[in-house]
Amino acid sequence: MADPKARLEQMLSKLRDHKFRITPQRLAILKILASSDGHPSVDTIFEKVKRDFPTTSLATVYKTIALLTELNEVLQLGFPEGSNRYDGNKPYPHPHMICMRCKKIVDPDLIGLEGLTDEVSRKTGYRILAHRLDFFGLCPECQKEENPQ
Amino acid sequence: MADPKARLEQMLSKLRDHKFRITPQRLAILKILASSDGHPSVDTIFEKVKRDFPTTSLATVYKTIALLTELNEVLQLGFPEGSNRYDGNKPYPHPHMICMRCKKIVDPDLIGLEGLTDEVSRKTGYRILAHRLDFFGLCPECQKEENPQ
DNA sequence: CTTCATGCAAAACATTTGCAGCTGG
DNA sequence: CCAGCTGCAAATGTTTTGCATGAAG
Repeated sequence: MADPKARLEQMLSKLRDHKFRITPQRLAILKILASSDGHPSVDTIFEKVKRDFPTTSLATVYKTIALLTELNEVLQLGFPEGSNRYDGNKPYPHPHMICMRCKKIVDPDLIGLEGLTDEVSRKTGYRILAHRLDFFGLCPECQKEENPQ
Repeated sequence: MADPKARLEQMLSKLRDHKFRITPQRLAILKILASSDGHPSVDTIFEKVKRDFPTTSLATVYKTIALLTELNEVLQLGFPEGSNRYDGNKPYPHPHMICMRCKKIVDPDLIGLEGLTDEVSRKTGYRILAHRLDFFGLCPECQKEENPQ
């Protein structure tokens, strides 16, 4: 994970640059996004914010995340079976490894992805602006659980 | 697109093998999925089914698609901003090119994706069972529209 | 002060479910 | 026949929205 303090400062600057207000609720949400590793869901964020700032409403969490996504400071990961997850550390496209059993999401370092983007652009004539790459499988821990003996 | 008749027969066999009934509604839905190129949404499918079989309900469309997804005869593509899209022709993971302007989805032929899967598996220790790769951008037609002069 | 953000409750969606009645095999 | 399917309507779960109140700058 990148340095959480630096990420937080980055996000705050972006808000200030665009003349958005820094409210205590927003600050609490930014802190969580800047320092969370696990691609949290809105609910996870909501629960954590309430510890810092108990009166925060779900709607505010949604609004803040939408704002940050708009400003390219948060990456939104949607899934068909349930709620979105958010990445406040690397707000740009990158691959994910998703464990189908424990739902853990980690970021692998992958070379060779850029080559793919070039290839697809060349072959289809599309101008590529973003991508999404997810691998679904079983993490090492869950592989042991699946085959105990 | 693969031969729609062959795809339809394949889907029907799968249903028969698992002792599911072939109802007129299911048949109509299967036909649409087997012969559609454009990764239709449930609503698109629903509208088309109603032309063949006007009394069909949305719930039945959903149930049938869920069944086919379960049987690995349809690939479900979820998106954060709106409804899912479905691919009845290639019911296995493959990359998509999605035009952000006209929403068209095409399937590029891509070499070098398998290498990526091996790489990520080796580096993370995950056992990879599926993946999802989408490229977002502008198709050649929409690039012209965006920059008219 | 003024404008923007918050918090609540209601609305908006896509999707799922419960169930009575229908029908494919 | 009768287990499984359909169609309806109601429920679900997530996200968005309208609006009165409150607070940041």
